Amino acid sequence: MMTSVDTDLMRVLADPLRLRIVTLLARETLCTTHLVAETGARQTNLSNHLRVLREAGVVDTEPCGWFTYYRLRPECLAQLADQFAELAESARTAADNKRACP
Amino acid sequence: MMTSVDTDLMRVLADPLRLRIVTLLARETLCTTHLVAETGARQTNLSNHLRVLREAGVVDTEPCGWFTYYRLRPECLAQLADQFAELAESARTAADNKRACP
DNA sequence: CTTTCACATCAGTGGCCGCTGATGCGATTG
DNA sequence: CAATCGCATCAGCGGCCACTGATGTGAAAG
Repeated sequence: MMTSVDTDLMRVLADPLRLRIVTLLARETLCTTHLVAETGARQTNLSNHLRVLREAGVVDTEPCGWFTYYRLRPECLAQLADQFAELAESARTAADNKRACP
Repeated sequence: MMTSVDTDLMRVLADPLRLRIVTLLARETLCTTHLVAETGARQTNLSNHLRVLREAGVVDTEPCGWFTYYRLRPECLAQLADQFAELAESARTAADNKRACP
């Protein structure tokens, strides 16, 4: 079956800062303060990006006193990985499958 | 090892029309005329997107008389799939790995 | 209640990028 | 040669989006 890749999810992950956030969260669960320190970006900027990631289902939030922890959702990335793997596998057999010139 | 995902490649693939092209090329090798017919986009538009895909190493070109065939490069997508799979796997162990509140 | 903190939301702005029409280039045909 | 075809390139324009500062919200502490 050919489940094409989700464009919206790709657009979400195609941003440098968002991908940076995702990479950081892949190592450990962090709160915004940590991300500000790690990336050097402004708090407002990060908050906006985290909102995008949250709405796209890439991250989950967990309030903890004053802080809010952000946790990465592995299923989301795993699904994307599977779709690209499937696409790559399909491409291997498509190489010799030329459609005739019109 | 943690090889982070290539942002530039992501940006290239995050465009709806380009992803459409990639999906089509994953099934069979096509030339621009075919892609114009399949997508309904203008030739100029497609040519621009194909240029981006070519420069990003996503596709290869093969001249054939008047036509130019576009072939998908599986390694490119496979590498992306691996990186996301690695990220997802790392995220699974990172869920319980909270950094302390500052 | 007031203060202080982390974080979210909002409107404004600047820059990037996708789309377009016009045009150029190389290959093929007669 | 000239005509025709597929495709690439270019400048211009318009819309989207990332970033910002100001401000709002809710929780914890005194």
